[in-house]
Amino acid sequence: MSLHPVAIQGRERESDLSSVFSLQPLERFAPGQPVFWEGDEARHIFEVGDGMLRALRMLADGRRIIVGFLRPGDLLGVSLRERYIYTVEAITPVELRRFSRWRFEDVVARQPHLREQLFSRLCDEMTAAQDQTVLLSRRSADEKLANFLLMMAQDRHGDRTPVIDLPMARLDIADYLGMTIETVSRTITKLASSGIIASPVKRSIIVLKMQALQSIAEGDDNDHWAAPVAFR
Amino acid sequence: MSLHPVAIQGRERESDLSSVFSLQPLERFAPGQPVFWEGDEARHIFEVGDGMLRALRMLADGRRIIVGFLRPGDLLGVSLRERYIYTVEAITPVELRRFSRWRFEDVVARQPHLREQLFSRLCDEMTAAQDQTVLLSRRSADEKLANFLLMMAQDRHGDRTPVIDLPMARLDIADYLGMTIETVSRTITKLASSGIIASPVKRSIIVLKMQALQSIAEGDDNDHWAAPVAFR
DNA sequence: CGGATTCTTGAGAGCTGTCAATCGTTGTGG
DNA sequence: CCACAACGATTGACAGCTCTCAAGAATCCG
Repeated sequence: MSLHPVAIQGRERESDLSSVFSLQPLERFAPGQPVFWEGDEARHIFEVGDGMLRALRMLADGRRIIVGFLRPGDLLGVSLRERYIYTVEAITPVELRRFSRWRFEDVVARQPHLREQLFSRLCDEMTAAQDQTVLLSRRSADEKLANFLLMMAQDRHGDRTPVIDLPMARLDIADYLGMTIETVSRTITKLASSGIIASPVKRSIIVLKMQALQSIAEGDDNDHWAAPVAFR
Repeated sequence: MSLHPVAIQGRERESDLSSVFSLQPLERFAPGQPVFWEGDEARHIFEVGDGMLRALRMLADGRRIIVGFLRPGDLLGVSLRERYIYTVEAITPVELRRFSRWRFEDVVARQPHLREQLFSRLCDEMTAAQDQTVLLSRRSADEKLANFLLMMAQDRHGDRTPVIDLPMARLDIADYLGMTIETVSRTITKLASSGIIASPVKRSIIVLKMQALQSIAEGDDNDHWAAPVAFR
């Protein structure tokens, strides 16, 4: 007579979603390499161990829309349907663990707390999708980019670091924000020459004036641009 | 020894998510009336019985972003979190059925097929959110509006009627597509004077050339605008 | 080192936003 | 029933932002 299923279920018991994947072999993907394609039969779920990936959809005429960037701890293919609804490609070298979808569903179905976690993940993904909608809607290039930088500045605990890792190309940022690479480039230059950010190293950015960046992100198109490039 | 839980669970058994709501009293909302606000504690789930509603989020500076329109059969508040992530307001007179969230979760937890349905609904909502992202991203006013009309032309079985009911105001359309009411108005006028659509009655539109509308929706900025207003 | 790729910068055009006036509908009160 | 106010929709003129096209700079990689 056990009140604690953990005691009798043995290996069935998993403390959280991540541990479901923990025994799976590590798979490596090189930059640019696809993990799966939009429209593929959704046979597997993946957990990102290391690296960064992009999720994207293509329009008929070839326009590319990036619907999200994936980081360690994120799950790929959670929105379980017959087929994947977007393509996922590695940006940096990536390490993934794979789990077959039917086994995953089986494991999750047996364990209420895993169901809850999965449900919660799906809600997160929903919220993220909606946040991107809000980000794209009626906002200037300045606002979009500021919001993007703030988003990338968040580590996985939600804390904000001033040092931002930007492994993706300008084209990825552009296709995520719904603008052109030229405008992305110009906007970054503008932020840098205003002293709000600095980019000492390629593919990395440091936020010098977080407050100003937040103001821009929220659409306060007032000052903040006031040049701290003084004495020149 | 029953292989058919339905036989022994009695009233616990529900054939689908809708039937969970079917015994709840009908609540009516007048146009403009809010059902709940973004940030409210998420105490209830709703099913739309009749009418149309808008789901919206507000930015700090007052800009309004409509993240979706809701029609009969849709559920409100499926993305169960502590608090509602958007405000929902009636556009037309609306009839809803309400279910308390904790009872809903209880009922759903007991019945695997309801869990599946709920999960599926959430996936749908996720997909819809992402579709809106795609809709907003790097597309012209013409494309956006054509896509919007095609979306509203879909009935609940996914079939396409040429007669489109548009109970929402221009401002709602504009805030959904990320444009201004002026541009929405101009674009509709342009479509009408090209003979692609007609608007015999206020708040209703008829698609005269579905093929042309689809071409515009996909970004074929070629012809299609060629005036069939011939003989003038 | 040289070619390829990515990023930056510039000039000009086009689309959409802004501001403003007019039109049409709805609803209210005399 | 009509006049008028209030509101939403349409249309116009103009400006500004972002896109397009193009060239040059920087970086990557063999």
